[in-house]
Amino acid sequence: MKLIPHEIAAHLGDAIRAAQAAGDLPAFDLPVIDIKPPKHANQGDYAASVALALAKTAGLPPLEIANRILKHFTLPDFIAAAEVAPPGYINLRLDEAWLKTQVEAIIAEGDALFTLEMGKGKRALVEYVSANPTGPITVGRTRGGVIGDSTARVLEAAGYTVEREYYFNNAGRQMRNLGNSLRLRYLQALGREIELPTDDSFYQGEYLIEFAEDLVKERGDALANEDWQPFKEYAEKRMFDWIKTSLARIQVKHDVFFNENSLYETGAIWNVLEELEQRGYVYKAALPENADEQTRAEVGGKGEAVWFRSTQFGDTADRVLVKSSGEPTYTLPDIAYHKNKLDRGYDLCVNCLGSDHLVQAQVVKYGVRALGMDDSRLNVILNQMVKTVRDGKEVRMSTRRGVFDTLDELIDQTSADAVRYLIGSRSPTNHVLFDLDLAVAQTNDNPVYYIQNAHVRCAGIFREAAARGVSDEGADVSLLGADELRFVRKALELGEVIEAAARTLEAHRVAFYALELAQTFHPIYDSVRVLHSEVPPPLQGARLRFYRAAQVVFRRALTLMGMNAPEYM
RNA sequence: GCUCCCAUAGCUCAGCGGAUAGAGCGUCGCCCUCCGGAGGCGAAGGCGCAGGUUCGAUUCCUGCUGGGAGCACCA
Repeated sequence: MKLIPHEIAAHLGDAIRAAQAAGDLPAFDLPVIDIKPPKHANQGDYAASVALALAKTAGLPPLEIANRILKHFTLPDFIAAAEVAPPGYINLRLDEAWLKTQVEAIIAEGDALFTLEMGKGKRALVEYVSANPTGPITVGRTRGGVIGDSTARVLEAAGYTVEREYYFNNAGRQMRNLGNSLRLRYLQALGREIELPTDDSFYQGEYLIEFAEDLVKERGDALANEDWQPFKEYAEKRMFDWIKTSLARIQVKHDVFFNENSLYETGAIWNVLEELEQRGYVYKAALPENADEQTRAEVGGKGEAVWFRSTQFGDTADRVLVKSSGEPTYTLPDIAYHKNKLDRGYDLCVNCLGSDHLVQAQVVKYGVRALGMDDSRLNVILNQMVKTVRDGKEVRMSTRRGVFDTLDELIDQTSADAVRYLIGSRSPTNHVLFDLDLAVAQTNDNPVYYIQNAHVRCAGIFREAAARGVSDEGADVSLLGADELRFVRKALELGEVIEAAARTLEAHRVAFYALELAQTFHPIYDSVRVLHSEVPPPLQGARLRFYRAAQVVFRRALTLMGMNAPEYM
């Protein structure tokens, strides 16, 4: 289906060139012509402010420019009228006969409605969640998952071939601590008196008690004399199963689980280090070479480390790549990982991170640039924190201390769809205040019901129509009225929303569109009856056809948000 | 102290340099009860402050105020 604003912009561009050729407008380069729905319905369906923008370059009043453009504007078949409005807008009205044909077009596209050309033949990689398997998915992590998955869905709709990736680290101290913690719980489960550490090295989460009991059931006391390693392996497996299961509940999935360790095994990190060294971005020293006295004092002397000269790219400080112990920091494999991503040839890479990873994300970009690669293909969506509030008070989250709000808990108290919508409809740059009390209360504070109910209402009509033997087969959509067309106009905006969401990587736009679509729908549902006794059969068929199209649009919008399109509620 | 994010209606939030700044909830009033009332219609109510750029600023820039996050040889 066509993206109406693009089509209009092309036609207006032609008109401007024609006006220039005829001498009605002076010569100038064609500007970007922005077409958007006006704020008020009586101003038409789409509006162009191009004449206002051209006033200076053309040296004419905007109103005059608009008139001269329209003089050379031939109406395409889908436009019924174009008129000039002060102070210089060009307002366009869609053709009603054409709009009616779009009902059939929408039904024909079905679940692929508004799959765009913009990403055709392009590959995108979206990375999200990427939590190490040390604990269940928290509400905070959920946000990146929702943003990442929604972004992936939007990019798919925009025509991209999308891969979803999860980057994880199953080595390192935290995993060893996890293994040790499980080992202690295991010994407890065997009935031994165990003194539990009180410091951060011990994971207090109750799930480890459960894991330990299961382990006793499976293996008895066979592991009683083992060190942390088998426990770490067991905990990791259980944790990943749990994480995947939790995410699957809100329809968040991954295609690839990328193990950081593979970058060590293939030697990729050392190749990167060597490359950086050859390019002169690396030095060995006890202290960063270009830091002020205060920083140098803070860093202290722990022996010779390998530094990345990231200040050359505008960083506030150079970063350690290899510790004085000879062990790489997280930064080195992270740079290697993103080099790996770019080497895989994606046209677009998107990384969804919490805002606490801002500095790290920047350093990675500097690293990629230092390798001589184009970092513009790396896009980072930083999301602000989710603050969970209960009883009007903030609930603190800390995986290691065992105090946390898990995604599971949140879903159990609300619903998967509510979690998807409430988190997915927020702009990532804003904090989310997730009120657990409000989410528990199933009132219509929650727009998810309002949107899904539109789909349910459509489904309800078809159930009733089937029972009464009414069909939309061979319906004459030309019988549809102004109310129905108001909805069709709104439905056709979906393509523009997908385009904008994909271009700006702002998937939450879909959520607001879906709400607007529902707001357009419900009043129409109220007045446009199908099976009412006073509705003549031909009109019944046409209206039924209309609701079939409406259902397609709602299902498409809901699916784009990773939500269910229920038949009943 | 430095870096980044945010500030829009009583509350939670949209708003891609353009016309009269939107929605949900809450409040107040009204309607509908033969396809599911988690419904429909209407009202009151707002761009933190001060400059600047622009024909035009909620949007871009600077400063201020007030929130939040990050500033490891952790990951």
